Amino acid sequence: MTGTAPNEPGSWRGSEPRQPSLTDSVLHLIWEQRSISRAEIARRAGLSRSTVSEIVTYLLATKLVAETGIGPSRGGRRPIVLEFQDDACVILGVDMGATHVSVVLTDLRGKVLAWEHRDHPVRSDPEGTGAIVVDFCRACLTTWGGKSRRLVGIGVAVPSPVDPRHPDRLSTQVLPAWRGRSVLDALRSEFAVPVLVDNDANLGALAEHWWGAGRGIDDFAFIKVATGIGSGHFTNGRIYRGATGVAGEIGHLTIDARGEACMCGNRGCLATYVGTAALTARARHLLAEHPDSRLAKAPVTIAAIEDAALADDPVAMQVVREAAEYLGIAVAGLLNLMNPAAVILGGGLSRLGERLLGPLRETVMRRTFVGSVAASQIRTGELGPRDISIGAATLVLDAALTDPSLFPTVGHS
Amino acid sequence: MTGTAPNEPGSWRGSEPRQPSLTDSVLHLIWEQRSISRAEIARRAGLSRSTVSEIVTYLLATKLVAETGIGPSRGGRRPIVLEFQDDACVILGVDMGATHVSVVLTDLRGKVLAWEHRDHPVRSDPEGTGAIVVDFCRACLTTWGGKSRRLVGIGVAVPSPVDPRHPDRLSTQVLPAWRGRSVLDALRSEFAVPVLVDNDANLGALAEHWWGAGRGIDDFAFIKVATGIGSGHFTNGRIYRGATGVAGEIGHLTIDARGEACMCGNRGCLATYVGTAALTARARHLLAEHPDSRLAKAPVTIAAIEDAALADDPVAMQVVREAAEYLGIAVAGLLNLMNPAAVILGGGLSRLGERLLGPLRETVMRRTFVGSVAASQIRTGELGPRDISIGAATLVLDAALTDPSLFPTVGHS
DNA sequence: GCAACTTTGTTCGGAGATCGAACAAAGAAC
DNA sequence: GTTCTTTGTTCGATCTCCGAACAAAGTTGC
Repeated sequence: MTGTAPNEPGSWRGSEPRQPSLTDSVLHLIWEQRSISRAEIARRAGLSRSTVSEIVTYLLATKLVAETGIGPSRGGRRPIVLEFQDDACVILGVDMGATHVSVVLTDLRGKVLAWEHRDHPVRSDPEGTGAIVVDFCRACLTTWGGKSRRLVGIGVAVPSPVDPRHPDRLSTQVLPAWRGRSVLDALRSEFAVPVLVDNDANLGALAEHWWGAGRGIDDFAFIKVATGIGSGHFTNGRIYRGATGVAGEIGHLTIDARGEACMCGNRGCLATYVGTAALTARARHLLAEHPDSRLAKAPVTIAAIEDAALADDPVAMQVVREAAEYLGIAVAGLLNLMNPAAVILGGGLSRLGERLLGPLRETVMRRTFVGSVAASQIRTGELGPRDISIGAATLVLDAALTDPSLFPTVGHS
Repeated sequence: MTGTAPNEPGSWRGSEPRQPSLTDSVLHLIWEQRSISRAEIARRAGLSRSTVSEIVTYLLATKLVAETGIGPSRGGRRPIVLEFQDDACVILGVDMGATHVSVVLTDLRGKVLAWEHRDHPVRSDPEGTGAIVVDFCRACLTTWGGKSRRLVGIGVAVPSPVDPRHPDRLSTQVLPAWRGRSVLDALRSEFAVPVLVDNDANLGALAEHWWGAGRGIDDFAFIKVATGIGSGHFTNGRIYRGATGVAGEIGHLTIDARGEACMCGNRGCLATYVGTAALTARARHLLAEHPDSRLAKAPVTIAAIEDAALADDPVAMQVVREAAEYLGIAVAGLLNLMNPAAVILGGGLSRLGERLLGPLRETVMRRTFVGSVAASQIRTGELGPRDISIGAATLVLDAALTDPSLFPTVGHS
């Protein structure tokens, strides 16, 4: 979003004491390698040792990088080891789901330092949600105990499309009660740091790309199966938002043109088969014929279905298999259309692991053009229920590593 | 593909007498504006007049740009008008369709200077196809009559996915007879110029982006409805190829999970409803009940159906309406998933214009999440049957404007 | 018609970024 | 130990691009 334009050296001069163009790539490299010498940076970045030396001198002053020792010799003088200081700063990540709020505080390596979570009717209560979010942010900072000076920024995940051109304006189609309200401004004025927003599925994809199952993969999709179904897409190593930020509505892909009507206006959408409502309804229907199932012993919630499936309950497993079949049809369409290198599943249902992936892969393999190749790359996410909030924090980290002037340590002693 | 890496000045030194980084952006600007003064370039590109002056001096030497007169005053000295020389060089564009070969010769503005076309069983006859392609290329150059020294390169469109990492290796899944054979090498050795390849639908999208209905639109899809159905996608102003170059198989998007089996292994693919074979079969079926239709008077080909529909024949129009309905389901899925700003239709069926677009828009509107907004942006292409071959030539133009050293005039007198 | 201001395009010196060569420090290899 | 490597720094040299100054050519107002 911010990104330094290549032909605008003026935007740096004055605000930054050192090199514009290469500082960020060197910082990125140190971050990636965790521990690396100047000479090694020169080799990897294709720079001269003299240039690297100059840039590193600057980075040491920002405290984001430190000399931490002497490395092994490669046949000559032993190198000074530089290490990225993961704990130099912290970032807040806010996940406003449809029915919950979570906030994490992470370091610069995505490590969770504090976590707050509560179920809350976010959709219908903007006021209350705003208060909870600010509270949780304060609570996380308190738990951590460090100086809030070292907060880089706040990332916010919202369960609605976000138009890149007006990131503060939430979709009134998905969240009518939120019209005109902004949690973002409250956060900005309370903490006086940059606040960045994006769609929750996009941020799930971002989190998996940086820390999870999407590492090193530049083109992949993240599908979040929860209350609804949404997807976030990485193309060319970056979040793909589409023309108006509403890319990724995989939940409304047609599965059966003559299927049931969906709230979106279409018929036979994936969401009508695999959403929480559809799965619980299907389970109840099946229970009529199988009253002996362990599922019958308690209210049929989506969590209960997941738990029962993990215990290999036949009814729950049938629900899951059917869901995987429908999901597979949509994933097959996704593969044919966008050709991602991987599809990563998140959301509650991904807890089921191979119980879900097995039948899913089978369906996809049967239904894709170049089936076998692509099907091996369907996996679950690795970050669990905090994936979205971690992704929100990562949004800020990404921006700051690209434009180091965002780090609060830069320019302060 | 080639693209000059920003931090590699060494790659230019020696080969090029002038500025690396900015030369191409200035050349691009002059190309876009057609006619522009040095001072105006400085303003638009955010450069100083001195820098622009230096770069223009170099560009004048390449003969790609010329001073063509004096422009109107803006309150001071009148500017010298610079114009891009569209006819400085030529480019060959080859379209190898499933059942035809066409070759165009264009200038640097996409103007067609010569055209050759013949139906041919490309899939099954690589040898013959190769000979025809080389023949057509020679014929186009002869018709044009200029010096072949001024040929920049040859773009080739193939009816199969192209892996960006191995562009010369055609998919053996789609074109088994082509295993190991390469028209590309023949072209390279015959004409001694760069030969670039891409998928036909991608190049249709490229052509529409540069010259047609996709001008100024950075995120859109081009759908080619011909023997089969394929799509090419622009994201962030560039062709999107996916992880392995097979993005855009919209023809195998599921329309009905319980539909007929398709050759790809899936059931109820769009291709089973809207391909040439499906449409002619459907027309024949309807003719049994309407023997009086004008369609019954000749063999039922796809061209005959199109012609009849253009004459408002009821049977043909019913076939078209049904096709639009199916196509609409797939397009709705495409919109939900990728959120393009426009969908552009190419291929034979696009001849029908509003007869196809009307029912298509209606279906899409009914079946999308953010329907009304997106639906207005469904149009037909503007380039007609030569779109793909023009796109192939444009692939070379694009590369050369990005890296001007590809122009043969650069470095020659 | 003329003075004052504008715009264009060129020239030239300078600032900044980056490199290469040279060097000292520190270690490896024989 | 002597010789060869590698590391990190310093110091000019080079390249790119900008800004200031200037001449040429116009416009505007009186």
